[in-house]
Order: sequence, then structure tokens, then C-alpha cells
Amino acid sequence: MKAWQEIQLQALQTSDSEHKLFQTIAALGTELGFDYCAYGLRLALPLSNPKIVKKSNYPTAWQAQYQTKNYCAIDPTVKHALRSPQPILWTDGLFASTAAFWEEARSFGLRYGWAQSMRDVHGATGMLTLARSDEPLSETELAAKAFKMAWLAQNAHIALSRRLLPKLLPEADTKLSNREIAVLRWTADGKTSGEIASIMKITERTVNFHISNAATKLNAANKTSAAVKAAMLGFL
Amino acid sequence: MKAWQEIQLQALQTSDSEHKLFQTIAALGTELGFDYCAYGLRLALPLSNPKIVKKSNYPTAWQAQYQTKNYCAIDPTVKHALRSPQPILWTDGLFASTAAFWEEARSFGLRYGWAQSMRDVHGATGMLTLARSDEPLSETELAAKAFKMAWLAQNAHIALSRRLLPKLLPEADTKLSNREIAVLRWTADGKTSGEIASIMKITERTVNFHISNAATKLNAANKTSAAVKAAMLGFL
DNA sequence: CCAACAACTGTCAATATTGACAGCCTATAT
DNA sequence: ATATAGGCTGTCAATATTGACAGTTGTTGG
Repeated sequence: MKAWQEIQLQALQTSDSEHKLFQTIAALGTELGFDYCAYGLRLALPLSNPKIVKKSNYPTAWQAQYQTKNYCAIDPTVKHALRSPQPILWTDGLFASTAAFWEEARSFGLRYGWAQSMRDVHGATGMLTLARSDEPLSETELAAKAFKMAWLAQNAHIALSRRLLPKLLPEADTKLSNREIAVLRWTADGKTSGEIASIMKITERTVNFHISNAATKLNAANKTSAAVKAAMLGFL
Repeated sequence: MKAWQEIQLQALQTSDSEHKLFQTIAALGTELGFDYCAYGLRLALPLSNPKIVKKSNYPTAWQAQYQTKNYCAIDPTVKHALRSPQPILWTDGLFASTAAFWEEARSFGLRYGWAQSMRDVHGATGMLTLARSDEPLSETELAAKAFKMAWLAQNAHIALSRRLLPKLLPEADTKLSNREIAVLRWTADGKTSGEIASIMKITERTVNFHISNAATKLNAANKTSAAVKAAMLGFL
């Protein structure tokens, strides 16, 4: 499978559009024996309504169904992906409580599938799904392809999220000063401004000053939100 | 390389001790041509002094040096691992600003190395390092082994963190009620108790009641800490 | 039926926060 | 030398929070 090595370099290094990048990943999926490929990215923020982006070469009708019926919310593979980076197979057991959804997916040819997710420093979770209509996934096939699938899941996320994140999450490239970071760290650990003041040997007024500057930079309404955002985005 | 498949099953499924598990991972590293193997786990909390656990088969003297001189804080591979899941090679460029550290590592036989990190739902970052004394890592060797290394980094973290996390981070298995989660979500997004009250159509008093219960469960001093902990641990 | 639990509400006082005013000091880059 | 930025401090009033008191309702499971 020489093509892997070649496409690999392309996928990682060229700065293609997201679309081309996804095509490359899908092509690698095809080489692994999967007609269908899907990548989903779920940002960490805002927590009460996280942004989700999907890219796939699924049948258009199914993509539309999935979107309008908000299947994302019930899809057991998504639920698993958000809890664990362990790969998961599409099995009857997995879809036990979502039979209608599972039935419908299969009617579009999405019968045998595999998925793995990955979380990055910014709290974003990426999920790669590989699927096909034809042939069940045997243990031996999985064992043989496990390494490449793991690699592909990783690199799909690294490459795609690098391109998608900046647009979707502008806060991700905020620059916080050292002081702001220090103050937010203590804040996130539950210290009051007064406590932080004595820890850092500065005035309470100054602590609040830094917090408020950080909150402005992070587009946060108050210190709680600022601490959460900074922590989730990996600034602390 | 049939052994891979066999050990793979063992590594994932048997509930060995951490130590045995690490041995297994190190053995897989050896099969990939690396004498040395190290796994580091950095928890997300507490933010102001995150817990770190290390396991390695490095020379004991170097492990001691690394620990006492707190090299963790300056090690450029660690710095990279905390920012990106992309694999990284030990190169002169990488250690440009930490020459003494790099020199010392090499004096212990740690000359050629590779590392990759991975973050999970609980915010913990795991980092796998594979290294050796003898032979430089060529592009072609890396290309040939990339898949297995990616797989190993992933599975080392999945397996080891599953065993290490519960002990190190007791908050990780807190059970929050649905109401508590909802209230914390809004809190983390920067809403005040009053705002959450009108969003959820309950009294401000009730909002504070849920927040305070959640804070107790999470061992948090106040709502900011509760929101950060819940968010970092993936409860929201 | 009863226990246990989640959800919900009330009041009051002590603390903490935010927001808006205004200004000083130091290091770095132009 | 001057602009710029980070770090630092002050006061005051309006809001928000926390903590400690005491209680109702509805559901679930033994």
C-alpha cells in the first residue's frame, strides 16, 4: 500500500482547502475498504450549545435527514465518541435503544461501520467514521487495519481541526498575558480575588483588573465564564 | 509481526496492574526498535498545580535527575505534547534553547526519540515517548512505523489512563443530576443566577441551590471552580 | 407505606463581584 | 525620545454570591 505514504504527506503538509483535505481523507478510507467516510467536529464552546461541523460523503438524502431530525443528539456512536477515544463498531447492541435511527441509516446503505474520536487541547472533539454497505467487518479485518485506522483518525483530526478551528472559535487565538493567566488559574481553582491578592502579593484591585482584562479578551461576560473558557481552550 | 496482534489484545482487555500494563507497552516499543519507553500523564486539575505521573524504563539515574531538577517544566517535548497531538521527533532544533538538558539526556543514552500525546475527555494529557541510543531515526523508518506508533500512543493512553485516573482524580466519577448539569452549563457560559432563573423558569434561589449542591459534590470552593471542574471533566 | 432523593422555594446578613471613574511605573520597540 | 503594553493601584456604588436558617412537592424503589 504505497499510496498511503504518498497521500499521507500531502494530507499533512499541503495547505489545501478543507474540502480537498476531506477528499484526501475519504480516499484513504476508500483504500482501507470503506465507501463512506464522515468527519464531525464538536467544539467545546459554548457549553450550552456547542458548535458542530460535519463533513461526509454519505448519500445526500441521509445527510439531510440526519441534520433536520437532529440525529446527532441521539446517535449512539456520537455519544460514545464524546465519552471515549476508543474505537467503536456499529453493532446491533450499540443501536439497541435507537432502532428506528439505525434502521433508517441502513436503508441508505450505511450498514457496517467503525468510528473513533479524538479530543485536542482546545477541547474540540473530532470523530472519524468509516462505513460501507457491502461486507461485515470481521475481527481479522479490523485487527489487520487497526493501525492505519488509528493513524487516519488522528491525522484527520489534526489536519481538519487546524483548518476549521480558527474560523469557528475565534477565542482560540487570544493572547493572554502571564499575569492574566496566573490570576485566571487561581480563579479557576476557586480562589476569591482577595485570596489571590495575598497569594500573588498584589492588591485585590489589581487581581480584579487582570481578571476583567482577560474576560474582555476572551469575550466572556464574567470571571466564571473567563475561567472556563481559558481552561477549556488550554490557556491555563 | 504477529506478536503485535496478540499483545494488543492483552494490553487492552486484561485488567493487569499499571506496572504490567506499562511493561506490555514497553515491549511493543521494543518490537518497534526502541529500547526506551516512557509514559507521562498530566491531569487537568488542579490548574495551579496539575498532578503528573511518570512511568518509564529510562536509566534510573536519569529518572531521578529529571525528577529532582524538575525537567518536566522545561522539556520541550513535554511543552509540545501539551499543545499538540502531533508526533514530534527529537531534533537539535527542538532542544535549541535547552542545550544543557538535551546534553544531559544524551549522556544517559537517550539520543534518538519520538513522542506523541493525546488528550481525553477528562482533560488529562497522556504522552508516549519512544527512544533509543543506537541509531538515528530516518524518514523512511518513521514512515514505515508511523501507523503502529500512532496506534500505540493511543492505546497506551487509553489503557493506562483508565487505570491511573480514578485514583488520581476522585472527582472524575462524581454523579451530577440533570438539573445540576444544566445550571452549571449556563453558569459556565457566563450567565448570572438571575439570568439562569429566567432561562430555566425557576427561582434564583433554586439556581443557587443547585449550584451549591454541585459545588459540594465536585469539592469546589465556589461556583467558578465548580463550573471549571465540571467543564474540564467533561460533565457539561 | 415509607425512605430517599431530586427538585423546588423562602428570608436575611455577610462577602464578593463588577463597572466606571482616573492615574503611576517600567520595559520594550520604533 | 516616544509610543505601546503590561503591570499596578485607588475609590465608590450597584449587583451578585454565599451560607445558614427552614420547609414543600413529586417520583422511585424497597
